[in-house]
Amino acid sequence: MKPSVVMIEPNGHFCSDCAVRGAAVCSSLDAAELREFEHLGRRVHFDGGETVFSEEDITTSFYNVLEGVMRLYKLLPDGRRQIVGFALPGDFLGMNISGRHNFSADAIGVVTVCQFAKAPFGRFIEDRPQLLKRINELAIRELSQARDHMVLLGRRSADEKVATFLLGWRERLVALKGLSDTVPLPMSRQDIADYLGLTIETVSRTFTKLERHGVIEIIHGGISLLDPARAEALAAA
Amino acid sequence: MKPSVVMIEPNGHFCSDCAVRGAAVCSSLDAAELREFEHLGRRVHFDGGETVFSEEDITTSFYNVLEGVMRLYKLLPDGRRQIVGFALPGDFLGMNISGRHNFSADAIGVVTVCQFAKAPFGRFIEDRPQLLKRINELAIRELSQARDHMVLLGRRSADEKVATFLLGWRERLVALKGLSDTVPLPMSRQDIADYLGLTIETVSRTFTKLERHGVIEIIHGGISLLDPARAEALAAA
DNA sequence: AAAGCCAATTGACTCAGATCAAATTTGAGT
DNA sequence: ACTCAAATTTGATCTGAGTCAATTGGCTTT
Repeated sequence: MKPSVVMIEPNGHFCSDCAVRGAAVCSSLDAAELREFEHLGRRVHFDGGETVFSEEDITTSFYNVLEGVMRLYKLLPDGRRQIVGFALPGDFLGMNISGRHNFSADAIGVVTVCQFAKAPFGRFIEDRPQLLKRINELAIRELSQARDHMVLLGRRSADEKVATFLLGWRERLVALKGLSDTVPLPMSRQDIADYLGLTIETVSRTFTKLERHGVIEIIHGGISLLDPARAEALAAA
Repeated sequence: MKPSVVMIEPNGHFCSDCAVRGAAVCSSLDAAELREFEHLGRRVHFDGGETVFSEEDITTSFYNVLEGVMRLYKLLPDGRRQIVGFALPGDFLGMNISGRHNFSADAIGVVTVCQFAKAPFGRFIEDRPQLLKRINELAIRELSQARDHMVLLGRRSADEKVATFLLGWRERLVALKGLSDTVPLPMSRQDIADYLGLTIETVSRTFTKLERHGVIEIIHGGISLLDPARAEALAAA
């Protein structure tokens, strides 16, 4: 949204003490490779609402999310928006065939990424099939998630969509931060609506309904999952 | 659907005279590699309606479509179906992380595939980063298409969905067989509905409406695109 | 603490697309 | 050509989610 004011940490970044080391692309590299890799990426910070890249932009960098949440979305000419995913720490962004990012990415709250210039990264990958394999794995995993989301968008009711989203989001946070029934939702209701192919009003009403039925409690900045079993039942339908 | 009666050509297959050579995964291999590759795959035929693999199946093979059209779909427990894509010659199927196909694949009409057992294919790929790179490209291209389809499913009207589908399908056939305003539609109306997140009735009505407005003509086994420009306008909206 | 602002909720009403129900067309088998 | 089953089209009606319009609630600013 607003002009990107980016702070670049001049040098104080080390893969060895990186939060996502092990989960991200770099998990495929050994200690020696990692030391070389370190020089390719630089940590960059974004504030909430800032756009990291836009769909029509020529791809000049790849990004490894280290911290925070991003919304990934596409816009129709008339302004309708579809959020195609939320990126969390460990996610790798920027791979494409066309030479352009085919979706836009905004920071939701403060975000730190590890940014790689395209050309050097491409050269580095050239003689490291392990890294390519890792990137391929990430792409295939995302493809599978994308297909699941198509099912949700095309064939599920509003109630099912919201329940499925809450469970899926919780699942991702569990994998990242461990189990908790308190589920922070850093994205807005509008973001959730645009992710689920609904309107903001329908999302709000569905949240209220789930709360009335004792499935969730709406808390500040998120929800508390009171009855996971019932939520699962709603999601499966 | 019906039990799979599969005919395996004992030996008469050569990559060098393969229809999709150049477009498919094998385009990344040189002549020598191709000769070795030849022994890994075997051509298998399926009749219309036969299931090539199911979503819950453990993946034991990869498939390279040589001829015909397949529907790729996921089912909800209650039987609702979402078609996540149609596979055409040159498409490569079976890559996944979970060890299972995460969607099912049926032949629509007669289909020929080049089938590779998972383990030997995996071994072959191991020392051929070019092939891995090619597979990665295909995955990334599919991911981009999947995101486009999410936009369609989540944010487009029935009219836009149908117009977008017809143009996109034509585009794929053009790339495969050259330009023509006659667009064969081997899949049923139900397939189209399940691909677009609509009902069969809505698809049928929309076809009729497009014909009334002179945008298309409904012909046997397909449509004729009378007014591509108007179709584009409807699709963009 | 009052004012202003934006996000979220709630309510009333509408409508695009679903559902239910026949026709009608198509195709395969005899 | 004739029969039966399946696919498609068409019509009538219904409804889940959208639209439009206030309110409410939380923050920030003054």
